[in-house]
Amino acid sequence: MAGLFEHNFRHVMLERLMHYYLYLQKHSLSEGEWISSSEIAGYFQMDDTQVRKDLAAVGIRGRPRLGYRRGEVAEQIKKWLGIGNTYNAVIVGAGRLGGAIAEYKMFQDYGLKLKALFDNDPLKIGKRIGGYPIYDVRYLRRQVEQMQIQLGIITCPAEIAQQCVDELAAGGVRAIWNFAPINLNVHKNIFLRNEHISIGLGELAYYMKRQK
Amino acid sequence: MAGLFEHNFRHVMLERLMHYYLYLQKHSLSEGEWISSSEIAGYFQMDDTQVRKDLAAVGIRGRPRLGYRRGEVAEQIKKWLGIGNTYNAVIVGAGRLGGAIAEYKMFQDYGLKLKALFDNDPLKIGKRIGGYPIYDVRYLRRQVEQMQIQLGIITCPAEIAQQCVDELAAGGVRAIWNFAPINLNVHKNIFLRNEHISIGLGELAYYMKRQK
DNA sequence: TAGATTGTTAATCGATTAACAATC
DNA sequence: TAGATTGTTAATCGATTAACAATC
Repeated sequence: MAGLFEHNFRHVMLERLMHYYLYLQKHSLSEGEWISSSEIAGYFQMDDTQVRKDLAAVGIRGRPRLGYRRGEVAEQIKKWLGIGNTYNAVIVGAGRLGGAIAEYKMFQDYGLKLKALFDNDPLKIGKRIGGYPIYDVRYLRRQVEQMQIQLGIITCPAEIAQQCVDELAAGGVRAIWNFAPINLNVHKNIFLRNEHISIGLGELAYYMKRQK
Repeated sequence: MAGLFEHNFRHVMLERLMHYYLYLQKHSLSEGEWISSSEIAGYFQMDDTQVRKDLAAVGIRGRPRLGYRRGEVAEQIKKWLGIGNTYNAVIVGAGRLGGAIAEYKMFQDYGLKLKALFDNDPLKIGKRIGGYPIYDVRYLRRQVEQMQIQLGIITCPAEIAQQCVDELAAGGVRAIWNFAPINLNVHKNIFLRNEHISIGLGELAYYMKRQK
């Protein structure tokens, strides 16, 4: 199995590592220097062997009797995930969703440097959201090339999403982060991550039905 | 393993079923009456046995030589997921993200009936977004009770998310759909679905680093 | 009929968990 | 030292895939 349903080892492990990282960020300074695998596992209601395996995979060594150094764990995960590295991004679609994403403060922490938004609405073009300029989507490809954009974030209507993605790809992006409710086709050397809200709706419908 | 990392059978299967459903919705009328498991599998680059198992689990029977009836597959998945059923929802946080969600047209199709948004900003309270009223978050619990809300959608800042969730729970919601970047605690008979954007950021960072 | 596709059992594969020696 | 926790191997579990008889 491949393609859309990548619940593979790598994907799931990255997710776990991110959660450990966020956990340590939040509960780091107040507590002591050491943290055990069972403490992390307890927080997430998971098996402690799993935590040790994940940490070992990232190259973190613990000490029997004590556990792992909090700072080292956070630092090493950060390094391994590449969270320190920066890359340029643009948002295609300056609607509410695009604006919401543009305002996310977390981006800087994860190396994402937003450069601009794009839209086809003359009323929006030339204005700013969260300090970032809104450009005409007609010049998307050229601007992507010039600004050396590596990531394109899709928040435009589904109907025009594919053609925007094609422009982004032609402009040289290496990854697409898709928030439009549509399956996009990209060349296989471009990384595509979908945030399909309708999948969430399906799951919610299912649980709503079950709950008495 | 439980809790946050539910990549269990049910969860993954629901996701697959939703994708089949969306696929059929989109490619249904133009094509013929019958569709084979290998056709669906081909589209998603997955194994055809998997498709047959999923459809069998939902109670759909195919016919050798022909395949499955398109309409029957869509109808049965819809029924099994409970997509026809309606339930009431509110959005807590009338910012850009809350507004973006309020404007999603798809909601009606999935039975989600949005009743209102809530905020603590006096400038927003009393106004409307996408036709839905914005109420004072101070009356969240009471309104949730009165309007018989079953789902609370969290789009407020992470700092106040937990207390909003507690109010929603006290008001009687049965599920929380969380878009705030924080781990929420809910009683275990309330269904919680997270859309953690920071997990996506971590994965993007990882792939950005790897790609040459 | 011949052939294509389902439905289902069996085999494989890989992830999760258990067990336990090593170690500080 | 005694005891707690890591690191790792082995066992289990379950999901995915292969095989193939049933069937229209």
